[in-house]
Amino acid sequence: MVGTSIRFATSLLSWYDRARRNLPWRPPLLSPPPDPYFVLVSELMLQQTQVATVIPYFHRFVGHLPTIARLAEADEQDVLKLWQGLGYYSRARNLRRAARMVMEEFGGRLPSSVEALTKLPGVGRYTAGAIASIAFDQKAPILDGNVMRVICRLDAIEADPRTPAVQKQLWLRAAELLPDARAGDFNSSLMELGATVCTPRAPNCLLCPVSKHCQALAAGLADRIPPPRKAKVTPVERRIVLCIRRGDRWLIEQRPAKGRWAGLWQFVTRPDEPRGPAAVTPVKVRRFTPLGEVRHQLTHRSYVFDARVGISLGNEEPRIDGPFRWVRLGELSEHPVSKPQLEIAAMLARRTDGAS
DNA sequence: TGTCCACGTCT
DNA sequence: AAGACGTGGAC
Repeated sequence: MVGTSIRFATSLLSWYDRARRNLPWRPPLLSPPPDPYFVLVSELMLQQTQVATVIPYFHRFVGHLPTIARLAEADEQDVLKLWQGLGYYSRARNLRRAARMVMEEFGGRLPSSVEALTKLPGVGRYTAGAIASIAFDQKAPILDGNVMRVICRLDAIEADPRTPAVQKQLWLRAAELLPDARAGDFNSSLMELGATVCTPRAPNCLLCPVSKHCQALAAGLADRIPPPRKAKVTPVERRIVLCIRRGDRWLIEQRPAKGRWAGLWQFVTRPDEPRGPAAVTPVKVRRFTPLGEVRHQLTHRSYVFDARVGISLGNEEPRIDGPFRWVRLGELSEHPVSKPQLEIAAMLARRTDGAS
C-alpha cells in the first residue's frame, strides 16, 4: 500500500512538473518560496471561480493591497470594490477580517499551522491545508472538489462524496497519499489533474499519468463517479428596480450588511408587490417609464429585475431610513455594485435621455 | 437561448 | 444538517 502511494506520488509529480511549464500564470505564484499572502488571497479567490476569471481580479486586489497589514487597514467598502464581480462577497469581508486577526493575534505573520489558520474567518480546512502545504511546505492534506473526484475514482468509491461519512474517508485518504517531500506541489498536482484530466465529464484516462493506479478505470466506472446530485427547483424572484434621476444624478441605496450582495450598492430595488412600486418609493416620482428586464441566475434562485426610470421632483431627500446617495452614472464605479445592477447602469448609459 | 452546476465556508 | 452564497462556464 505504501509502495503504491509512493509510486503514485512520483508519477503525479513528474506529470505536474511537465504540465506546469505550460501554465504561465502559476510558476510566479507557486514556485518557492511562495509569498504566504499571495497564497492566502489566491486560494480564497480560487475557491469560488475559474482561474481565468480570477487573474485580473487577483492582480487588481494584490496590487492595491499587497500586504496583510495594508489589507487590515483597508476600508471594507474598498475591499468589496476590488472584489466586485467575483461573487461570494462575504469572502472579501472575511479576508479583511482575517488580515485584522493576523495583525492583532498573530503578530502580523500569517500562521503556518493548519490549526491556527483554521481560526481565521473564511479559512476552512481546505484553505488551511492549501496554505500550510503550498506556502509553508507542511505535510498537510487538502480536499477540494477536484481532489474529491480524483480520489473517488482512484479508489472506485461510488457513494456520494458530499456526504459526511465519505468526506471523512476522503480526508484520511488524502493524508495517506501525501508524500513526505513536496506536499504543496503534490496537492497542487492533484487539483491540476482533476481540473485538466480527471474531469467531471468525459475524463481523459488515456492521458492520465496515474491511470494504472485507478480502480474506477479498471472497473469501467470512471464516468459514473461521482454520482450526479439531486436536482432542485429554483424559484423565480421578481424585483422592481427604480432608477430615479434628479438632474444628472441617480439615487442609489446600500444593501444590508447580511444576506445576498451584502454591503453592495444598487438602484432602489423592491419586491414586486401587488400594491406597486409607488408605495415604497423613497422620493416622490410622478411617473416611471419601462427601461427593460435583467435576468440573473443564481444557484438556487432566478431573478428578474424589472427596471424603470423616473424623475425626482424637487430637491427632497429620501423619506425612509437607510444609506442613500445621489451619484452620477460615472461615479457608480466608485461603489461596489452587483452584476445585474451594473447591467442596469449600462442600460441607463445607453439611453439617449439617460443623462450622464 | 436557458438551465444546471461547481466552488468551500458559515450558520 | 441542509441551505445560503454569486458568477461564469458547460451543455
